[in-house]
Amino acid sequence: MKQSERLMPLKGAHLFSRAYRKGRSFSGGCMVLYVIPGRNASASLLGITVSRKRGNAVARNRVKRWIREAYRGFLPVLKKGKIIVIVAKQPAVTAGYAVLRDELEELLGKAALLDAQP
RNA sequence: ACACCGUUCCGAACAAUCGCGCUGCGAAUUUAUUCGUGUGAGGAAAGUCCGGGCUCCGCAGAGCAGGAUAGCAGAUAACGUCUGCCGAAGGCGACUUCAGGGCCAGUGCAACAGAAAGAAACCGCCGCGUCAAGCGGUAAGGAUGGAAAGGCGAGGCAAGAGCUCACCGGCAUGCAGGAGACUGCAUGGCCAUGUAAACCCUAUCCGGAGCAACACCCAACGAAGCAAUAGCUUGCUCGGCUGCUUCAGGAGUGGCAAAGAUUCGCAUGGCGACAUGCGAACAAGAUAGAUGAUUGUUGAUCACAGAACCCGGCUUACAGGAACGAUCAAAAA
RNA sequence: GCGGGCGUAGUUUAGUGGUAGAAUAUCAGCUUCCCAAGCUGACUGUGCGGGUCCGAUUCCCGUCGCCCGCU
Repeated sequence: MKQSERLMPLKGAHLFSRAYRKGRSFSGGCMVLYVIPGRNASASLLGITVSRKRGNAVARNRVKRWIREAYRGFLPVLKKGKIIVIVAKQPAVTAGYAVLRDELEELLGKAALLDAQP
């Protein structure tokens, strides 16, 4: 598998805070999307934030898995070289996978991160 | 049967496709990755309430202070845990619950009410006196209170009172039983309340910090302040140690993942917790943090909930289900 | 993950085991031509669940929530 098709996690608190400060944001009902240009042009990095106020450890992990799974589905058509941070909002805990996937598609479209189908 | 009590266990299952963490083995090559195979959260992983292992500071040596525990005996690495027994309370019962040592070592507190709260005369009763007042005796009765001078009955007395006696309760002494808590019996003077989850006393235990501990490697090898009248070592004192503190810089590896107070089975010892012996089994080890998506079938719309150095407990949360043992009542015998 | 601290009126806070107090806010009245200020009065309570005690904000235990520090 090529590097561009793997899910690259975002590391480092400074990158998160830069995304919050300088990134362009797109908000939906269940999540908020932040985007800034990244250093690595061959892949995009994904960071997911779920606050402790959203629920216990099990609920937070479930939301992160749903978002990661939905993001993985869009990897082949995603633009490279971006840093993307997704912050989950309270409705995401009870929304379910299908709702989150549809909303992620809408937000990625708004942010112009989707390439045309090859 | 229903119900109730105790102990133990499970806590959605299976298959297919795509995807994720780790790693033993095999293969491939671009020597770092890929492919195949294997494996991948809990009974509470939680709260962090106790106890240990482990690590460092140090040599914790002495005294004081402080903290914890509290029937007895045992189990254990240790414990505030567990087991058995004793006592008290609850239940028809199986059984359950209990911080369950000491206020005749001392000190304190007991608001309001009440005459009086650790020692007592307001009303009443009796005697003297008498127009009345007053003086003395008295805790049986009234009233207050959570608690009122051991309880209750009889004798006794001017009226009364453990003043005397029977029974019950409590205390002390003696004897007997028991490993002990304690139990039983006898005798004694009749015995001044409650509160130690108030201070305290008695007995036992406790050096401090915690894997963000700590070790190694790379980079840096700086700046400022204090400096024996200082700093560290536990709160203090003695004693001990020798630089100390702050700022800047701060990447990675180990610790840390398969093996130990482990789990299961059998045997022996013990009422039991548990111990000993033999045999077998055991790869979660992440580091922004791995278990998800889709489809099908079955019960059913699926509880509480996610490892972060590791164990033993406790406590709290929890849809529902299973096994074994025991109890009461009815019926039958 | 580890170590500490705190929960009292709507808000900010007092409170040796004995009726829980103050400021402010809110409401009503007085004052004023009206408003503000001032004066008077009312209203509102110990995070939750047990235990000890005659009696608990206080003492003890367990929970829930919030805050702080340590790479």
